[in-house]
Amino acid sequence: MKPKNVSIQKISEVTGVSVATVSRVINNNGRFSKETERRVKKALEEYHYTPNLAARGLRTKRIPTVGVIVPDITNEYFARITLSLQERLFKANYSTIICNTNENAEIESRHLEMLLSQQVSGMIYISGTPQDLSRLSHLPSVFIDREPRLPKGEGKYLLIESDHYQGGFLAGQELLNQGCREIAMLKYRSDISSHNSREQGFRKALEQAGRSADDLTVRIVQQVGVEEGFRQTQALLESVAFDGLFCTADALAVGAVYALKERGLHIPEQVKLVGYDDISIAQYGVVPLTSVHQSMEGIGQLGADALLQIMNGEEPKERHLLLPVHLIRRESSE
Amino acid sequence: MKPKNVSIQKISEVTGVSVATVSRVINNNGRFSKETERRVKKALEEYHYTPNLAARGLRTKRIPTVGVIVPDITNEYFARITLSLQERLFKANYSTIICNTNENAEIESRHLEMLLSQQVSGMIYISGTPQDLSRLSHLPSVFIDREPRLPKGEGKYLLIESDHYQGGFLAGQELLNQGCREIAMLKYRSDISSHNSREQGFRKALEQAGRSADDLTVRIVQQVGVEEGFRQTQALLESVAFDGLFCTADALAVGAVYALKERGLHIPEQVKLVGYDDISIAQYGVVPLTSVHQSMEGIGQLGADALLQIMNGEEPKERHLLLPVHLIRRESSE
DNA sequence: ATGAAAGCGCTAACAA
DNA sequence: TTGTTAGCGCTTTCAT
Repeated sequence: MKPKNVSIQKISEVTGVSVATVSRVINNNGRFSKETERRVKKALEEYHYTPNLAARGLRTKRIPTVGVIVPDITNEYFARITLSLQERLFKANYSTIICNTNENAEIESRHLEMLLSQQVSGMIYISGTPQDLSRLSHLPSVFIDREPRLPKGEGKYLLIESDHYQGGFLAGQELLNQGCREIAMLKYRSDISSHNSREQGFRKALEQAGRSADDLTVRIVQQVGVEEGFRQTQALLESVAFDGLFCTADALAVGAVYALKERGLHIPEQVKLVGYDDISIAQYGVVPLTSVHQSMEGIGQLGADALLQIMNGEEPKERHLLLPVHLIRRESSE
Repeated sequence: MKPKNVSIQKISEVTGVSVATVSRVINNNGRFSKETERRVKKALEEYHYTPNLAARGLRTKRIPTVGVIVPDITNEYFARITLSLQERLFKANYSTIICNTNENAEIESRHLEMLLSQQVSGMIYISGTPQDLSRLSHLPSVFIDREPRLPKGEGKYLLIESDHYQGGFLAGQELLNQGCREIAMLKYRSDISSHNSREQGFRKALEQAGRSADDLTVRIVQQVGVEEGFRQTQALLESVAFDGLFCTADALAVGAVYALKERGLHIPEQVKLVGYDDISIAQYGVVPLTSVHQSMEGIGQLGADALLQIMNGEEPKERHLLLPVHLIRRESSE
């Protein structure tokens, strides 16, 4: 039933040349006559030859596949980075195995195991769960958003992230410029460097404006999602009054909008709101959201390029890339 | 530098048993003494043995990997189906190679080539570009949303889709029930069965209500996106007047909202709007959208289960699954 | 219960 | 320019 795949062997038979020569033609290395080349190529075509990457990989210890670990492909931010990565890598003839961890360390670990078993030749970690990654210390790796825990100095890896500190700073400035007095913040988890930096930058802005650090109420949330943003903003409203709110992710800000509305608070008249990421919901949501824009495509491209570079054995110029961000001002803050 | 992966060979050496036995222990087949088992397992652990799937696959002609072809992972509808698929398959110990085609037949073709080279043991096509797929006629495959073009009767494949006809019908009923007189429609491409069925169902509803089929203005759009929906609705407004609009995708409907607003038309008082898919933008957008809800998780799970079944050589009970849909009524139509 | 050995499809010496 | 051959890591007869 299943017409077994034609192998190099078969091609060798029908053309009368050795498998080695066939291989040479396929890989276009070594030398061979125009005539053989023609014959072999014709047979390749005719018999629908498809190289067996497993076999090739076994031999060369290199398969043109990279693994991508991502917490939530359903989140537009990650989806767009991932897409951009995959497009770039595909152009360089690499396949991409995308693994969704749902922020779960055990799942992540199993995914990693699998990728290692597949002998992938590189890895991209998009904001992976902080954990010991020594297992991949010898694999070309690119980390996005979060610093890995790797044995010092070991491994060829690289960190790419937006300038979250600056992003937080811009968000802070905006709320202050718009005249907010009492400021609160919804922040995703406390163990994630990107969100921490946003907080730091935000605080810096307050500080520069002469506000005391104690004045800022920060509420930590454990999930990024509209529902969560809604609930946590409700909780925030119970405990403090504020006229400015910074959410470290847009989805949270959207939830906040509903909580504020429910409370009868007008945006931006009574409360001004700034989100982060500038995904489409920020633009098209109930209240157009002021947000810190990150270039997801930029991150993806840089990430892919960097990985290709280290997989090629080149030394990357920079071990740590920081991409600029900017604030998009919309209705929610002005 | 790169600590070469320990192989079964290495384990054989350090334990003093043959590679065959090590293999047996790993795969827990054949017989071996408790004692050897213990020794081998200990060594496996100690040396961080990671099986080489390429080698195994070469031998067994089966690798635990499936390919997924998807047009746009950035679209929440596809992202959620894909995620659900990947979770289910992962539980069954399969990895997933996700390939984004951007609705481009050539890219799709290259992806397919790659997946075939990788010797994947199954394929999932989410709404792939209509094209000749005979190359994978012998590979266990599941198609979602669109009927493949395969040589008749050949291949073990299966089609899973929502009941788009019914969805279109519900949308039509809703607009009629809400009293719309002049109805228009924005439809994604004319060569895609799922969107065609939506139109058919929609027309059926109009017909049942005694409307003439000629009364419906349908505008075809070539892309799903807010921008596109905006532009095409503008164009629609130029040519006809309507008080009811059905968009075959939510993103288009969101665009429509802006075009209508710009024109000074109120939703739902002057124009009622129904979208399709019920993705989160429908819920959280400027105007909460009435939309036809599809169970993306359901599709994903059924798809994964079906594929696992055929990969196991079982005959699926049904070759064509039709999932129920329902209408979620929100502000845009009432 | 265990070992020896063949072979999956391919590439890379090494020969010719 | 081309062929022969070893071997990548693994599973699977076939012996023992």
